[in-house]
Amino acid sequence: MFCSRVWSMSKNKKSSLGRQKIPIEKIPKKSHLQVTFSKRRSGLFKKASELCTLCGVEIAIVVFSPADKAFSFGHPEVESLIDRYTTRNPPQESSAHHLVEAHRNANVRDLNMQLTQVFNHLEIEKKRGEDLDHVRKTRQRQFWWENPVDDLGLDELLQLKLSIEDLKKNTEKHASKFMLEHPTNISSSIIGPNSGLAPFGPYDAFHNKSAVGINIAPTPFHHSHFVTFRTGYL
Amino acid sequence: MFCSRVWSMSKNKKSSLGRQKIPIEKIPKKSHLQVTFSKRRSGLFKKASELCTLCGVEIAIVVFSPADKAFSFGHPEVESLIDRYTTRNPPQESSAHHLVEAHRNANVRDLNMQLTQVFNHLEIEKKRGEDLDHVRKTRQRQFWWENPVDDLGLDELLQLKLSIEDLKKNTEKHASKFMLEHPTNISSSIIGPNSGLAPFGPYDAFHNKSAVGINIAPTPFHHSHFVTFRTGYL
DNA sequence: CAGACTATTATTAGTTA
DNA sequence: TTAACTAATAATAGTCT
Repeated sequence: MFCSRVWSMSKNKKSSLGRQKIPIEKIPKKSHLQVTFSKRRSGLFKKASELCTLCGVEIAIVVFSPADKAFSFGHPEVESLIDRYTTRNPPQESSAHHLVEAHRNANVRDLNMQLTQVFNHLEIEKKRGEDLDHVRKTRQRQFWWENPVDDLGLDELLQLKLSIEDLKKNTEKHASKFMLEHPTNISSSIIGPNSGLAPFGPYDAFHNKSAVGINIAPTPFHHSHFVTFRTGYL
Repeated sequence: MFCSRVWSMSKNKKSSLGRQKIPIEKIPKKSHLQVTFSKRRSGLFKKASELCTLCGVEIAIVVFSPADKAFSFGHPEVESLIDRYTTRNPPQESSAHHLVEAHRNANVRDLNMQLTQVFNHLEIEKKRGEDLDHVRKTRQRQFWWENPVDDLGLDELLQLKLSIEDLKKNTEKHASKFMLEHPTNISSSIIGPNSGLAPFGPYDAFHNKSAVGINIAPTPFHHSHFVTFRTGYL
């Protein structure tokens, strides 16, 4: 110790100037700043821990480094202390926290709006569904004669017969009128006998429960056809 | 200054022993502890502020005194720093805050669940509506002959006429068969002439575009009736 | 209580390794 | 990077106002 000091002295070169006073302002040199940050940060935490032990108090410290990295000291725990602090100081919401809150609330508002809209849409669709259903049911009630003829009662069959007869008459009348108004060769060729119209195909409406009407298969339409008779209430 | 020092010296009584080393352990004497707490607390905050200035970092300190009073240091603000810290360390939620969070999240979850359920319900209703709509449209396409007779073309009218004739025949056949199988006085009274059945009422199907069918008003049913004729594609 | 003082200890800037 | 060293500065225990 003595020797080294003598050696140091003999070289006329102090090994260190020792601690120099520095102004309390931002350190410009990055590497230097980094060192100072490390040293003083640990010093700060040491002071804090000493204070904790000496006075039996609870301390939480959070430091965000220049590189935005978080260092924390906490006795007993940073979280619980922060909790205690924030619950005691609830009104002071600021900046970031406020933004987060606003964002979250916005999300909740969004969800609520979506929910409302979807609910409305649902109501509309439901209404529509009910309407269509109602129409369908009404038709079923109103147009009972749409069911297979087998299902019709005597009264209904009678009614049907009369309707058919009347309709036949009027259809013929209408057809004649139409012919008179549109006298073309095409029409005559179709209307005339053996005009290519096949007779009605086989049908099974009277004995086939599943059929809705009378199945006929006329050739001119290149399709099989249904004919159903309906009588409904006004 | 000189005088005081001399005076002090002259009294042969050092005014102070100067700083004494103390063990880092809880200070037993309360008044003493209180003083140390104040001094060291301010010292800690001073160190923190120096660190802030020197290194351009952000620091938050919260201290709970032995009397559970909160002292805080923050640059720039305690709240925002705490926010930054907690949002970056989300998993460690505790006590009151945790409960609040849980409650809020539960609400959001609830909303989401409701939304999902309502969406599903909507889909179902929509599907149902579309199905019913489709049925309706299909009927319209398939049973074009449900339209007013005026709208039918010549081919269609011809088809209709044939269908009617055929149906009439078969209806009569069926009615006879039914009568033979169910020979009751009621039947005969209804079937016979002047059985109370009024003739078909006036109808306007051939000239009334808005009418869907042929409007007849037979008395036995105490209702007006529709009869429509349909021929559809299979 | 809070400040001032002082003697001492603690911290740390600058350096070296 | 981190650590050790040194000398200077900073903090503070005990004391007094």
